[in-house]
Amino acid sequence: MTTVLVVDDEPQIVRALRINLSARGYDVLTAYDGKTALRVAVDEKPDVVVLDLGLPDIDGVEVIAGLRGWTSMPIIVLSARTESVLKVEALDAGADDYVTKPFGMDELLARLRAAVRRATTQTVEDPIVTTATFTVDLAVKKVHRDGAEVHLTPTEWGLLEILARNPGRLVSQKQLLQDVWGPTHVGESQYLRVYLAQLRRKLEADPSRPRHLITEAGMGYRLEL
Amino acid sequence: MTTVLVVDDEPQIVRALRINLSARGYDVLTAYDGKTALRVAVDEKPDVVVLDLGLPDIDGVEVIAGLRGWTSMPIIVLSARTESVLKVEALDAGADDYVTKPFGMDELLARLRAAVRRATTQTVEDPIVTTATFTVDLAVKKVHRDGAEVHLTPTEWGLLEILARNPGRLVSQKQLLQDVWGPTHVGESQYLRVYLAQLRRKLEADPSRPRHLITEAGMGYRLEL
DNA sequence: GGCTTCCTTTACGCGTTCTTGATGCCGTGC
DNA sequence: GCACGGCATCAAGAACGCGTAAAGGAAGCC
Repeated sequence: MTTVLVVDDEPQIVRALRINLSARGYDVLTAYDGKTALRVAVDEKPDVVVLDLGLPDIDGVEVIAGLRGWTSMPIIVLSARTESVLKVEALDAGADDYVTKPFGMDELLARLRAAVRRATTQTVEDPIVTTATFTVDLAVKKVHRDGAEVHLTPTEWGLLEILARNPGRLVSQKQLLQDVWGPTHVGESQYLRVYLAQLRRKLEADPSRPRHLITEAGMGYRLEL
Repeated sequence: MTTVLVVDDEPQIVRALRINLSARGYDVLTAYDGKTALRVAVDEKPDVVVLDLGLPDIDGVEVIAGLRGWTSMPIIVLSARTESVLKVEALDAGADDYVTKPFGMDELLARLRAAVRRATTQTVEDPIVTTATFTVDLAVKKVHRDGAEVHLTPTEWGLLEILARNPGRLVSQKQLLQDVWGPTHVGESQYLRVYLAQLRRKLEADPSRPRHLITEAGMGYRLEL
């Protein structure tokens, strides 16, 4: 059975979700603030979290960070229409999907099913990402170029791993900084420039004209295959 | 069968809509004031609401707020030409579209169909939005036109993303400004003109006669598919 | 202790992007 | 017909973000 943790401070929303989810065979846990949510998540290990961003005690984004510190369980964010900046932050922080309040129950259920499906099938994924110039083996944490292994420092690997786990996708500076250097270093985009330059020097055929480690000015970076 | 709730205090308009909608196979509910409308909406859960802004008892915008508190059903606003401030407020409050009185029945029916279609297909959530001229991939943050990738600046992408996440739907200037430039820049509609012009130059076949990035004077913008 | 490796930090040049003001157009209302 | 508000377009300076190099410093290893 699938267990869902619902985190929201509005009782009527929690009630509505509990009724609908129970009726569809989910186990439902609830929490009305961030601290409780984090504790329940640790104790009960739900399969998926539905999280309202506007909590009374902790910022919703921090709750996501707190969860992402030890788990990759899917997180679906609920947010009001006007908080779109927050939504971006939430996704950067590691949320899987978001639903704008007010939401249709059908939509939420569909996204819930999709999130659970993704989480359960993800393990099968191919752990080797290949480009025309180099290959990244995510399972063994090794990079090869022209048959030879390329030595990367821990930080270099951390960056490349995130990009390789999102092949073709634009990854925001914030997410990269947060995942590699931690939440306190968000804003130090200079780090990214230095390390991307190093990665290019090691991996690109022509580092000054990168074909795979692409910069999207003002937004982030992308691993183009 | 699709159920439509018609809210208007002018009997002849209600009658005309009832006849036309019934003839096309819709179930029609009616209300002549805001309180009744809210009660009927709760009891009958229509699939879409057609709402006149000038009601005898409650302000139309408050009716929208009352609905949006618990449902995301589409709301199409009817309003007289002179109430343009109200119309913008209505969109910001969560209306999906508007039709100016006096209106053609064909136009209303078309918008009704579009609203219902959006509401029912929304759950599938295709991350790629396609028009006749270009495609927007929301997952990887890329735009293609005639097979080639089009480079967008962060601000251009921010605008296009919001429009693409509300395909076919009118997005108010206020919402665009708030989401892209932040709450302090609401009112700087000049930014919108400059950047919409840039987007059109990059994406429209004939930028001076846009087919997809549509201006709704005084209201906002719409991405027409 | 001395060495290497890696991380952090500063500085600078350069291209891109944003902002801002000016101008002309079009539709609406008077 | 005219004034007005909202819109489209253009242009130019300012501000910003990026890449690169290089030096100082911390941590680990022999």
